[in-house]
Order: sequence, then structure tokens, then C-alpha cells
Amino acid sequence: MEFIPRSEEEMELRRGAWTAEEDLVLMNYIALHGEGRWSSLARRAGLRRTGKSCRLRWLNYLRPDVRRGNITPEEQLLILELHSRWGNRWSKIAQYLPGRTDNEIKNYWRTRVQKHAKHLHCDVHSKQFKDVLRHLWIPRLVERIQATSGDSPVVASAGAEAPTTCDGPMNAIPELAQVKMSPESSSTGGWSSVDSLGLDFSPPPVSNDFGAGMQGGDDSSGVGGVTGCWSECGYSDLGLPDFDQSIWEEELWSMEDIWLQQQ
DNA sequence: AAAACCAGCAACCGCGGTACC
DNA sequence: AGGTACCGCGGTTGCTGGTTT
Repeated sequence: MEFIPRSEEEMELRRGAWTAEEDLVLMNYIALHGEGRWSSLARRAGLRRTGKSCRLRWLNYLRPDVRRGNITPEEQLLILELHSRWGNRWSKIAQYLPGRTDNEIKNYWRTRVQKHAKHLHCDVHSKQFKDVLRHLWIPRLVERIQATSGDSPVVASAGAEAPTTCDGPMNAIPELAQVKMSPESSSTGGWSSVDSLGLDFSPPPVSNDFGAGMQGGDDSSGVGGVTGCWSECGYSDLGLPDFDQSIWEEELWSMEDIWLQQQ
């Protein structure tokens, strides 16, 4: 049954949150006619919404394969990795996280990643913050993934071709599918796809005297010199972190982790 | 208990690219 | 070839629920 609007009132476009009724109308219409041609779809379905709005609602919320809930450490790792390659190409990144939408990934980046950059007094695009990601956050995520997958080295099955694979996010991208995580291979858990991805996940080249490094030691080691970052990002005084540590306990590294990195 | 504040997320907006006429 | 409509993307806004004061 197709609804053709007649009066001007009926034509008036709705905005804001979608109602359950509207969701149902949209889902039913797409079930019968398929998606696409959003402008005419909106009219024909009798929804007083723009085609854009319908498309967004469907893609970000109503689609049956949309995954909801917390971003897993694996997914976080993939997001960080892919963002380092492609920047804010959210839809492209989303292709490699089955069930996740570009909007969700974008929100994750803005609310979590940028928040931490802010607390470190870093620009999210700065070399300093990228070093923090590379040497602290990513190794920590790798460790977490290892911890949840047992003690044995994790060898992801290679050969995944389509981003929509169900074998897990790490298999969705060929380079990452070759990743072998071995506890003994490095202190970071042996993230070994780094060469092909242009990232260096090797342990941070900090000095034995972490405190000295925090003071802005020699960063001539080239890539990955994370030491300079600390002073620039507000870590110059280890004893007196200038942020609310509780923020870090859940998602990211803590000051304790930073010390452990140094051991 | 109420007000103020904050974080997270859903939805909107503007723009560029592309397909179609 | 030019114009128009539509689609998709990235940035931004604003609402809502939770937390703090």
C-alpha cells in the first residue's frame, strides 16, 4: 500500500527523533520494495521525512545486520590502525568493521580518542599523540586481545577477501589477517603487520630512566620517539598527573601502565 | 531532591561526486 | 555538453540519560 500525500500538512516534513511507528513503516516498505532511491522511497512509504533522513535511519539503525553495543578491543585496534592509514574516511573504515556504521565509528573517535588527546593537551593529529597511540594504546589493546583469546599465540586465518567476513574484524582486512600475535615476540605482544601498514609498534625507545625521558630526552631516535611527547602532552611531572585518572582506568592506559612500559 | 553539568549518540546539514535526462 | 536530481560522506548540532554538586 503506497501513501500519496495530499494536503500541505501531510507534506510537512518531520524532523528529530524517529518514532517506533516510523521505523516500522520504513522497515516494512524496504522489506517489500528494497532500499535505494531514497527520495521517492520516503514519499511512497508515506513518511514525512527526507530521503536522506530515511537512508540514515536505515543504515545506522534499522538495518538487520547493524551491530550495537560496545566497541571491542579488536575493533578499537582496527579503527586506530585504519584511521592512521586513511584519516577521517569513516565510511571506508566502517567497511572493515562488519555491522558497524561510519557514524558509530566517527562518534567513537570523537568521544573517546579525541577526549584522551584533549586530556593529554595534544592535538589528535599531532605526532605526539600518534606516538602515544602507537606505543601505549595499541600495544595495550593487543595485550587485551591476547588476554581474552587465551595464552596461545593468536594466528588469524589469512585470505579474507571481503570486508563483510564474519570471522572477526581482524580478518576483514588482508594485511591484518596475517597478523600473528605472539607473547614472546615482543613486549607489545608481537604485532607483526606493522611493516606493511607503515606503523611501528615496536616498544617505545624510552631510556632506562623514564623520569629523565619524561623531561624531554633525546628524541633523535626518529620514528616513535615518544619521550618528547610526555613533556609536550603534559606528562612532564609524572608524580602529579594533571588529569582525572579515573577517566583512564576503563579504556586506556593508566599511569601505572606507563610505568610498566618502562620496566 | 533538585539543579547543573557532562558524555554519548542519533540526527541533521552542507558539500562534492555521479548518474540520468 | 550542460543541467538537475540524487546519493553518500564528513562535520556539526542538539537531545537524552547519567553523574556530580
